[in-house]
Formats: sequence, C-alpha cells, structure tokens
Amino acid sequence: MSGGVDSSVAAALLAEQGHDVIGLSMQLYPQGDASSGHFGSCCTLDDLNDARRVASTIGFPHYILNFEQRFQETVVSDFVREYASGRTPLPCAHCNSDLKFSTLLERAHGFGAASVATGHYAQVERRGTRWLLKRSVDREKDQSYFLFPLTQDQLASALFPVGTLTKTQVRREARRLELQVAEKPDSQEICFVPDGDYASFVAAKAPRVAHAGAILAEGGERLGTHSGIHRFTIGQRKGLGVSSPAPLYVLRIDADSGDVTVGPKSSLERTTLTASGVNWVSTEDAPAAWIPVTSQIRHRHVPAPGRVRALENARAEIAFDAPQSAVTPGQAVVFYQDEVVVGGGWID
RNA sequence: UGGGGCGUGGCCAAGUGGUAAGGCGCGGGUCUUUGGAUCCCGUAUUCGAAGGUUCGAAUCCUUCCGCCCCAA
Repeated sequence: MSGGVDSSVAAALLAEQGHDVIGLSMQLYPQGDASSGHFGSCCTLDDLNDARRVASTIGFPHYILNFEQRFQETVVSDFVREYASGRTPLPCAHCNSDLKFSTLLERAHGFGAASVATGHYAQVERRGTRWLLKRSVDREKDQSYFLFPLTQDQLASALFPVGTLTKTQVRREARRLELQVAEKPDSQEICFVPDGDYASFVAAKAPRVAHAGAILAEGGERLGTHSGIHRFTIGQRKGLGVSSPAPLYVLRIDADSGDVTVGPKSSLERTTLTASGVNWVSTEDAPAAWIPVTSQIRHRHVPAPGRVRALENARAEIAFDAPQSAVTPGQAVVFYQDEVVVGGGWID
C-alpha cells in the first residue's frame, strides 16, 4: 500500500470480497527526512499515514516494512549504476521485480499471506500450465510494461484487483468505500529523487560520472562540452546547450570516453534492436524462430508491429516493420500479442 | 592616427537594401507511477550609439563607443 488511490482500492476491494487482508507498506527512506516532504513523491511519511488510515477505515491490520536498505541495494543502486554507464534506468520495473514481488512477497508469505496484491493496472491469467501477464482493461493506464520481469512463481502470487477497472471506476470505488485518498492526485515521475533533481542525486552517489565530456556532431566535430553523461538520455533534445539551425538530439552516449554524440531527429531511427535479460513470460520455450509481436520500447510508447526471436544467453532480437525513434539502452522492450505480454528484456 | 576582424533577444547564431530564420534558455501547456525524455504554444517594433543616403537599411556612408587578431 503506497498510500495512493490504486493500492488502497485494491486492498479495500479484496477485503470487501471476503479475503483475509493485511496491509503492507514499504518504508523506503529515513523517516526523519521523509517528514520534510523533500524525499520523493511516494511512500513518504504522509503516504504511509494515508495507507494506515485506509486500513483502519476498512478494518484490516496494517504494517510498515522497513525496506530502506533493500531499496538502496536494488532499485537505487541500479539507477545510479545505469546512469554512470551511459544508460537510462527504468527503476519502476526493478522495484516491481526486485522488491515488491521478491522481498515484499517473502515477507508477505511470512505473514501467512497466499498472495501479494498491488494497485498495478495489469492482469494475471492462468492459461494451461502458465501464468500470463496481460494488459489492464484500461489501456490508458496499463502498467504491464513495468511488470515484464515477473517470473512464473511471482505471477502465481500476484493479484492486481484494479486491473479490470478503469481509473475512473477506481476513483468511484474509492469514493463509494469512503477512502480518504479518493481524490489524491496520481503519482508521477521518479519517486525517490528529491525535487526531481535526479542529476544531482546521481552525481552525489557516483561522483565519478560528473566529469566533463565532449558534445560531438555525427561527423565527429566538437560542438561543445557537457558536465557529465548522467545528464543525458537517448533522444534528449533539451539541455544540450549547443546552438544549431535545427534541433539536435542525443544519438549516442559513450561512457568510456565521455562523448555525447548529437544529431538530427532522423538519425534516431532504428529498425532493429537486441535485448538482454529477456523474460519469456507467456511461453515455456524461448522462440528460436521469428514470431509476430507488437513491441514497446518505452512506457506509453505506441506498440510497434514487428517480430522477435530468441538469441543465446537470454537475449532477443527485435525487428520492427517501421523505424522507431530513440531506442534507449537501459529501457525495457516489451513484446505483446494482443493483450498478452509475450516477454520483455533490457535494451542493449 | 600600421593592417585586419567583430558587435543581432539571457546565450549561440542566420540574415549584406525590402521590412528580424533557427537553436539553446526561459514561461506556459500536453503526457506520465522510468527519463531534468518527446510533443505543442509563447518569447527582439528591433539589430553597440548617433547622424546621413534611400520610397525603404540590421544590411550602404560618416563619426563615436566597446572587443579581438596580426605586425611593430
């Protein structure tokens, strides 16, 4: 329970259906700092109190789990490491697979719980011998993209009560259940970075990245300098500090040399990509031959038609029917067939 | 008191007689449980200053101010 509307409604609905619900919230930052309000946008002290009030209103126990250290070890360290290596992290996906459905799930089992329910907009469905991950009914809010790493065991213990509802319906349920968080704004942006200043956050954790480097044109011409590769992501237009007749976008980030290569938007297009750490959610065996899928290379990306096939060592190759802009290492590529998550991996 | 170059919005910068491109930044919006991501809208009655030529100048002429380079 994050203290938001979605997880609150998820818990309340399960309780209403007669499940034996216990509420669990993760404390991810030091309490003292959280109270200042400058420690991110979710799971602050206020949020934990909101969760507790919801549990109290519905009438089930609520516990706060101190995951500060685990959070640092999994989500935050990966976040920093990725930026330091010139990649763009996707912390929400790691938080789901490495914290919520691992450490939190273990603790929940310790409480005697059969499953962990969250407020994610996604669906889990049993088909034959496998658990399938599917998009939520509300396609606009679908969060299956962030859940692609979940294993069969994790999916077997996952419940997404709001996955069959629209956001409008969730708000309506919250009001019907008289939850104090019914009108609470949706959370957004990265939850653990104070003031949204992620660059300073990364630089503080990994001082080595904050070194100046060159901004180069595609031909190698030096256009300017920058103050650290962690400030850039593929496809970024703003913040380059370089003048040009036409907008420039980040094309490549070389962590070794510190070079950031920029060029026109058209140079961002790619028709193929490879991914590592691929999780084939829907299939027993990784597909050796090409299979048709639609793929997303970022959250809110319009699914792009193409095909995918498995490579050695949990890797995969994706070929799009039409070029896609800004394929970004570190982001996830998730492939779908209709509403079903076939699998996903981390873009190389 | 030798020669050459430059001064356009906060920054970079096009434009060399026809009535101020563009980029960055900034402001606003959109989007969003990743990205100071993308996308959209706005942002110089004015071109170092003052005169002059012209129907008309940032663009030509004169003077002045400021900066830079080369040669002494």
